[in-house]
Amino acid sequence: MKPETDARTDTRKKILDLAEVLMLSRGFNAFSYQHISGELGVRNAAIHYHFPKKTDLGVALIERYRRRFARYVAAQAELSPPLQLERYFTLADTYYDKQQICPSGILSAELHTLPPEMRQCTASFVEEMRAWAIEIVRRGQASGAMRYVGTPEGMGTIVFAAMQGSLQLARLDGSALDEVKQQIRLLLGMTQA
Amino acid sequence: MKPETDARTDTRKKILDLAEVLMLSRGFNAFSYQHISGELGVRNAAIHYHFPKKTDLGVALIERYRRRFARYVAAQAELSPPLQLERYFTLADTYYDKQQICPSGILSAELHTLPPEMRQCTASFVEEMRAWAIEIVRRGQASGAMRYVGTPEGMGTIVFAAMQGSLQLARLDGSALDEVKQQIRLLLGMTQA
DNA sequence: GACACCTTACTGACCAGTAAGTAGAGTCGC
DNA sequence: GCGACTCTACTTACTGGTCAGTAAGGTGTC
Repeated sequence: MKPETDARTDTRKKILDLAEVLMLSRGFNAFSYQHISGELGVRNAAIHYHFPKKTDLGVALIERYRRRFARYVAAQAELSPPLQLERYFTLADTYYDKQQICPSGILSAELHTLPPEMRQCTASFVEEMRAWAIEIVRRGQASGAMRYVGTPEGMGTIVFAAMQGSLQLARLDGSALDEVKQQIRLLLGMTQA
Repeated sequence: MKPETDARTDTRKKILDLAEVLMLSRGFNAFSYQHISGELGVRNAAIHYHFPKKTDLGVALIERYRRRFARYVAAQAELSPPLQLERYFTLADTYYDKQQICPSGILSAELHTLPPEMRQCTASFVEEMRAWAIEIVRRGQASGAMRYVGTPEGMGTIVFAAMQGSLQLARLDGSALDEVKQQIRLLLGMTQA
């Protein structure tokens, strides 16, 4: 065992986990180090030890998201495009159940108030997610499992944008998310309407 | 002339106008009375005179939006559905040019940090916008100018969600908005692809 | 004794909100 | 046609709370 490494990793990870929940439900600007330290049973300065500036915490949060997302994409690379899309839908349901929105949604909404370092990696993160959505519908079209008008770029982008938007709308009207998911299936020719 | 009424209306309106710009670019939580009073050349307490609590300002902002939206809808009720949709696209372009996002986007993203009174009228506002999007595609389908799979509810909701999402994404990648607009036209059968 | 991982104790900035006072313009009695 | 009153639309001056961030010290482990 490596207790000191474990302790470091442990507290650091707990901070990130709590910050993530807070960011996805309240936004980056609307949570403070107090929210985290209070929940964690440590002092405010303990958070500053691991993440000197709040910007550092924000960047770490996004970078962790990017790594997680890359693993997520790689892990189900061999799945069929329609199945990948359904997994994406399930992920959105998970956010909805926790009354959260997706990271790209909150980050792009708050963009103008974020420190430059965070804007930078947000841009990379969002670009990766959009590229992934495009790739799904491109492969879906190539395999014949999906049929739609327009380009994979157009269709992938609208799927991504609609999912981000509907997750936000679902906070006000729970039916929005299901409605959009079903409509996407129809637009991709994945069901017999 | 009624000078006293003019003065009242004038400052009050200027406050609302500035608050609107600030909310659509930074979010409701990320602007302060200082931002407004500084720009306006008055003291902080002057804003509090017109809007005692920030919540009052927020509610007034949303209610004004609802009235404006109702007029907007009424004013172009006789236009053809495809033309109404194009007007909607133009409106989105206006937001994009100003580096803003749509009110429903910022309000639903920040929802959990908003005072209850604001959540209430946000819900009404978003419901009205969504209903309007549904109505456009419903009438478009009925007139034969739009053809699509699924229900008007599904299609209207996805159009609304996708526009909201793409306006946010467009802050990071300017092509997202145009891509989504074009894809919506295709999905509604409004162009010959 | 060096280092990781905290603590206590603090600073200065900003925030919404309030209380009390004031300038000016309109109104009314006379 | 002039003083007294009133109301609107502010001002100055302040409070208490929250915020990110820092400095210096302590404690346990290798």
